[in-house]
Amino acid sequence: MFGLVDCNNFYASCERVFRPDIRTAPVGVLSNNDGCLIARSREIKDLGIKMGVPYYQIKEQIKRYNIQVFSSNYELYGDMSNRVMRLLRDFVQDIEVYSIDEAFLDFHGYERFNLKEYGEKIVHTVTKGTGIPVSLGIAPTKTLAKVANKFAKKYPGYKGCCIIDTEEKRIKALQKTEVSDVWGIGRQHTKFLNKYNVKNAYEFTRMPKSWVRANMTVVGERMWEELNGIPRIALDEGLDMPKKTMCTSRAFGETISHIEGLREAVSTFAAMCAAQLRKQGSSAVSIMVFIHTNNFKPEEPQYARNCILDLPVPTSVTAEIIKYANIALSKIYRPGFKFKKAGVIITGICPDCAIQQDLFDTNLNRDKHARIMPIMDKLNSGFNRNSLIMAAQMGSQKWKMKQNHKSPCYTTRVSDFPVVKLH
DNA sequence: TCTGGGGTCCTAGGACCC
DNA sequence: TCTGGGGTCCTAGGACCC
Repeated sequence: MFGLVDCNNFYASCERVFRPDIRTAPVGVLSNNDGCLIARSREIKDLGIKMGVPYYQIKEQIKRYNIQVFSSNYELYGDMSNRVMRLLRDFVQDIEVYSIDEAFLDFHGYERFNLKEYGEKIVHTVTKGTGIPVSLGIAPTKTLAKVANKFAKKYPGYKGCCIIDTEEKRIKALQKTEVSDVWGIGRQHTKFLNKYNVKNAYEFTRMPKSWVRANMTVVGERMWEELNGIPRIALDEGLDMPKKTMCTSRAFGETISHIEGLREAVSTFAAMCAAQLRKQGSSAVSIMVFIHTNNFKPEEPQYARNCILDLPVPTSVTAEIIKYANIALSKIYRPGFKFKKAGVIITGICPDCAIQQDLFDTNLNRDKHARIMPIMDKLNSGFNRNSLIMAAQMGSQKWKMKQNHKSPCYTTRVSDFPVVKLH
């Protein structure tokens, strides 16, 4: 059996942990730049306010219902996530951290356990130990565990833990699950399936396997089998799985027209990618830079380009990656536009141990720089993020995000923790 | 005024190998 | 006259996930 633990309204719940005063108030969290609503507490969902709506469109409701809004604080959410995962590891040996707020548990070998009881204990312990309410779904496959989790969340009667362990329960659950709610079925497949009158997950499992395979590739076939109770997706503990691509991009707080401002942003994104590369012991083989204007304003002149460069020799040296990112930027920059967003994508990555050297390499300083990097990373670790940056990253900082409602990093920055006055 | 960010997997087709 | 069979690697684009 597999378990899926999912934190309820994760970001909103994180904001509540250190704010008992808003525990029963509607709480919402905004995307970067305070753009869209990306997390909602139960109360907001009940008001019918949709996921992903632009902030400015709901300002009136925020006032009317006294909704507490926060800018996203990923440092806080990341740390709270670690706490949840750590507690889960006390209950099962094999866990797959699937996302910031989800983890799969492997109950292989727990046949003698009463999994329903054990599951309730997990839910209770994590909720109590972190302040983050969680739900658990248990079933013979990961896809079914996802289904079970939705029921655990929806119906309080399950006490946070729903288990699909009989054929009757499986069929009933699938009949009550819309096909669009199945893990792996997105908008396109939903549209396609609805065309053939496949509305719920059970109907999907009754379609011929060959038809699914022919129309939805092996991915669809895998989901079909998983829903039919045949495990096809193994637990992935994600040990030492280096990333195959990385991206750092942001929409700017203010639009930028001059290349200097873009250089500053692109250099910062490049430096962030470089640090990430070093963290996983990899180097960039090729790099892409993109810039574009605000496509939500079609009345303004639009411009969007990207440029991919192959590096002469793969590297993770910040200065070098910044250099090539800026070369790419110069190739695509055009004056006369108001740029709203830029990004750096490392499109090709290779492990440091497999770098192909260049006989005619002109950068004779790479080794020297490479020795500096660990020192820079060390200085920037822990509480000292950004204590040492490249000069190219400095300037007007016009690109910096709007974050007007950010909460303190309660658990990771001493200086952020509010002083409690005792009377 | 105002609209997020970061990933993975699969397929088809081209180029190439022996 | 006539021209095989079996592979790999790479990339762009699509679909999906949180």
